[in-house]
Amino acid sequence: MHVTDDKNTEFGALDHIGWRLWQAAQVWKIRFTEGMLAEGYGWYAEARSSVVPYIGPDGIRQSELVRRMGLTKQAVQQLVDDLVKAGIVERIPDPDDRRGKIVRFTSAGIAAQRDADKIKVRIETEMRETLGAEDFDRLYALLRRLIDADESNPGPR
Amino acid sequence: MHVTDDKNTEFGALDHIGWRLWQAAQVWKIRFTEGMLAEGYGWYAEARSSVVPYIGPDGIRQSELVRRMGLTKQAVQQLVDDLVKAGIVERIPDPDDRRGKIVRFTSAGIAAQRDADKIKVRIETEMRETLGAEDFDRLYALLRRLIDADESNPGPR
DNA sequence: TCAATTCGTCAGGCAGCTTGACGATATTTG
DNA sequence: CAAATATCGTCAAGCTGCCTGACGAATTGA
Repeated sequence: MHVTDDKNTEFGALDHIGWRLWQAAQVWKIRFTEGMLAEGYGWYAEARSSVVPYIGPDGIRQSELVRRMGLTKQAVQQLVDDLVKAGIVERIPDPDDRRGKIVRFTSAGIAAQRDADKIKVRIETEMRETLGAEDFDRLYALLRRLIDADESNPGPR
Repeated sequence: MHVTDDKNTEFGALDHIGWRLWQAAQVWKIRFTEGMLAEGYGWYAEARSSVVPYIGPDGIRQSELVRRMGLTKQAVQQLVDDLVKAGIVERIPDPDDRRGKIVRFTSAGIAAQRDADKIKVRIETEMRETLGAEDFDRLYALLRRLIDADESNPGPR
């Protein structure tokens, strides 16, 4: 599928830039999940973990989560419900808007987040060794350019 | 999260190699889906489309699909069922093994595949223009290296 | 030859989203 | 200021995409 390939006419070839991007993303994801599992964070393999990266140190309004994650408010509701049950986050009233709730980490959640960050750094270090520092930085920058060049991306729902 | 960043200590930072890989893969996927939609292949947005890339011009054994896709045979069964209903593929008996079925494209499926390939080439061309030919080839090669360096990846179920 | 394995199929279940409807609060408008 | 409208979170129900379990038919191995 690669336009510079000889086999450009090959039927439904399973190698092209999209496939490689997807596979590389999978490699990262699998390693991260394994890492979290090894640290005893089994829940991180499940859907509710998708909320976690969006919660900063000061917490986040639930409606803001909805906007950034691109899910319905009901889906976010359920994900946050699960995290609350698991003791990772808690909902507190928004002092500025009595309709709203702020979702923020519990102390257990903060600990999990720190461990997650360590694993991310470890994976990045491994990949940096695999490619060499120079090539890793190239890859990192090229991905950014590809993402930024996309018009449809930057606007959350 | 990028280990060379100044803000390496930032809490749960939402930018690291895994995030960029995922985002870039998303950019590709969204463009491809939009492209197929514009060509009238709405069904390609659904799960059953995940089977399609694995079906070559000669068809493929259903059990082989199971191995390569990493899903259960029941899941593959359902996906193929949907494609059969949609008239994209058909199941014919495997002449070499009377237990088996070969999944192959109908003429409608072949047409869809050709159109899909055109869109893939178009997206790749766009990305090549975005990055410049040289950098695109670098990215393409770097992704390959990252994927191949992964041990857990190459073995299908 | 007959036990174990593989292949496709039918049935049922669960997770992760969806749409719909609703009370409580905020915001906009006449 | 009052009333209409929009937003926020919640409850309920449904759909899709995968899963596990069980089975008959065909193949393979001892």
